[in-house]
Amino acid sequence: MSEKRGSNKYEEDKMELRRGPWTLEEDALLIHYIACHGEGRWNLLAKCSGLKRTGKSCRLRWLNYLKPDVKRGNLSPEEQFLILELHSKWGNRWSRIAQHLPGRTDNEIKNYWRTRVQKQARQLKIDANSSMFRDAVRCYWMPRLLENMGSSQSMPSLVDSNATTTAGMMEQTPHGPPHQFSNPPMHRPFESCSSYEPPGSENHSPSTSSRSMALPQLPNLSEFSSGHPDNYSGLSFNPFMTGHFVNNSYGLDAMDLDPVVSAAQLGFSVSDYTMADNNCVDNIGDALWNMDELWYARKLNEWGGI
DNA sequence: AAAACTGGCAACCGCTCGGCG
DNA sequence: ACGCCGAGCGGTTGCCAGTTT
Repeated sequence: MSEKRGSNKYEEDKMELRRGPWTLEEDALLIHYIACHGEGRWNLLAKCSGLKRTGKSCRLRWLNYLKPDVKRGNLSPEEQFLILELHSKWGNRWSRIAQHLPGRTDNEIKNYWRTRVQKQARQLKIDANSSMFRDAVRCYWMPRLLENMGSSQSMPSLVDSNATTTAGMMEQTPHGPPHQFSNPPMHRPFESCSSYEPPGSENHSPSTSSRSMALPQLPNLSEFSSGHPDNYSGLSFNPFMTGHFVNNSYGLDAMDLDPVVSAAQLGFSVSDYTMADNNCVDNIGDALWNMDELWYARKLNEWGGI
C-alpha cells in the first residue's frame, strides 16, 4: 500500500493526514464527494476530495456514520435477540451478523456485544464465549427479549439487508430509537439458527443463507422444570448437581428444530419459555434477563450466587 | 463540588482476501 | 506465479459524557 513507500513525499503526506474525530466540514465534504462520484475507490476519494484523511478512514466514516440508511439509537429487543442468536451461530462475524440487521453496522454490533453482552458475562464470571454463557443467554436472556418483543405486540419480520422493503420497517425518529417492524409480519420460514458454526467452518454466503429473518427455535424450558431435568434436545442440564449447565452440546443438533412458518401461526407463546425453577440457574437468568439490572448481577457475585 | 470511575461509541490499526496487470 | 493495490474484517484504543464516591 502507499504506506510502504519510503519517500519524502510520503512523509509529507503522513504529516498532513488528519486523525481523530471528524468535523462537520469533513463530513459535508465526504457526503458531497460521494453524492457526486459514488462510493468506492476510497484512496482516490481521499486524494481527490480534499479531505486530509486516509481512504480507509473515509470509508469507515461513511459506512458507519454518514451513509443515509445507517440507523442511530438503541437496539430494539428484536435486534438484540437477533444479535444474540446470530452470534451464537456465527461467533464474532460482525459484518455477517450486520447483514441481517438492516441499518446497523458491524461496528455497532461489535460494540453492543463488547459493552453489553460481555459485561454480563464478566459480571457473572463466565467466559462470554463459553457454551455455558451461550446457554444462559439462550435460556434466559433471549426468552426475556422474546417477552419484550411479544409485549410490543408485533413479531419481528426482519429480512435480509438486500430487501428493499426493510428501509420502511426501520423508520427513523428524530429522537431516540427508530420505530420498527411497523409492517405486518411477513410469512416466511424462520430459519433454525441454533447450531454454533465456528468461524471458517461455513461455506455458504450470507446471500444464500438466512435470507429471511431468523427467528430461531428456543428450547422449551418448561420441559426442564417438568420432569426432564437432564436433557433437552441435546442441551444437557442438571439443576440438581451444581446449579450450572452441564455437558451441553450446544452447537450440534441441539434445538435445531424444524423451521416454522410464523410464530403467530404456531401459537408461538412466550409462556413456552418459562424460567427454570432452580435457584442457582435462576440467578444466572435473573441477572441476564434485564441488561439494565447490572446491580443485580453485581449482587449475585457478592453473594457468591453462582 | 470535585475527583475517580465507568460505559458507550467512534475511530484507528493490523491483517487478510480478492482482483488485476 | 507473483506482487501490488483496494477493500473489508475483527480487534483494540481513546475520548467523552454520565455516574458514583
